[in-house]
Amino acid sequence: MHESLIAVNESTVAGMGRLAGFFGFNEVMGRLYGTLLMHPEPLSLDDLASGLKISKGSVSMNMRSLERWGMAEEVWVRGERKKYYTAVPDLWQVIRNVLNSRERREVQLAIQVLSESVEKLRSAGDELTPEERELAQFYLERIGDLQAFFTVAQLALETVLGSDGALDFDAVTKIEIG
Amino acid sequence: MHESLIAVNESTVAGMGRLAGFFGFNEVMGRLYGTLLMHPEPLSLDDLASGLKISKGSVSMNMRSLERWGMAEEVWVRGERKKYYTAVPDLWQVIRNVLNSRERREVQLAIQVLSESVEKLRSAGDELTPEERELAQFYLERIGDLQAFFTVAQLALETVLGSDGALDFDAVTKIEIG
DNA sequence: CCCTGCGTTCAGAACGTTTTGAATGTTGGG
DNA sequence: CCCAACATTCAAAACGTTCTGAACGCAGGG
Repeated sequence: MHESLIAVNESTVAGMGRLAGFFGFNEVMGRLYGTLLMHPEPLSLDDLASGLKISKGSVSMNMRSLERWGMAEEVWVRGERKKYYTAVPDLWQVIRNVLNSRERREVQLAIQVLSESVEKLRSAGDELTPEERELAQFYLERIGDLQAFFTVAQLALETVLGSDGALDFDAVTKIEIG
Repeated sequence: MHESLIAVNESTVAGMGRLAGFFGFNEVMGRLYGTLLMHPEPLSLDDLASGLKISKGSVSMNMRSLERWGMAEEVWVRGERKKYYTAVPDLWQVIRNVLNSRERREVQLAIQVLSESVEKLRSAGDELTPEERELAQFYLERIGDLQAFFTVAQLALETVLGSDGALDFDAVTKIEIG
């Protein structure tokens, strides 16, 4: 095989590994994805293991993760008993999956916890000494800032997630920070 | 101290730890930031170490990270030899710092590598066998997708970074994915 | 049935990261 | 100068995560 093809393949596979790491996934997952992405035909677990020089066990576990995240799909090859996989090539779709099922919850949880904090501080008002009341006031200001932050983050997330197919950035840019 | 104040403080400190982890930082960094954020007066290294029950060494190193990232600032307290720190409370500013000096480079590098790949494949054209040429074509398609992806990511990043003070989401939403 | 080829699981090893605490600066007061 | 009070550094230990490879399970063919 021509060296340019090899070089391009390798840098893409490595790059997908980095990207996976950035999103908090195992880098091997990214390399598997990259390998599939840069291969016109589906690949078997053994192909992947030997191609990336990693153990069969690791390939098996990481491919199941890739499947669960909608980043790879099983493909049936007639007359073959092996499992074959292809990459889902639409990176935006993949990232929307991830944002939707992971970051979304995180942001919602944060917003909920902050609201509960505000509620706690409000309802504790009577029982507080003057110094404590002052601190509570300070807490409320800081928490207000955090609420503003997470609310914008949530709005941005929903906007990206709401766009199906092509991302409509007109919607994103309408968000304003109070 | 009233339990509500303690509970709110703890959940905020823990939450900032999570957030730090999400952005690929040490969670202790986030907890230090949260502790400072929820304290009206500056705190010394010893205060932080005893408050979070971690070693002085860890506090020292993590506080320097926080300083480098513009998340905390040293404060001079008259008549004191200790170092005192406060949190920079504008989370958007902090995150803009991070995006600007970290993610920005990553995206630019990715885009550069992809361009180089395209160049390699183009200039190798003559030397390729028919099969290799077909594979090169396939590579070019996939790389085109990746380029589109990273270009949108770059545009989105620049938009967020371009906003100073309040994030202008009108700009963000003008981005379109081809 | 048993055998073979394949996928999955999991305990232990390998690895990278973070924490600790003792040693080592550094600074200012006396 | 020397001492005390602090900050910093760094090697070793602790810890969490990932990888491996052997054991196991399962299915289809002979």
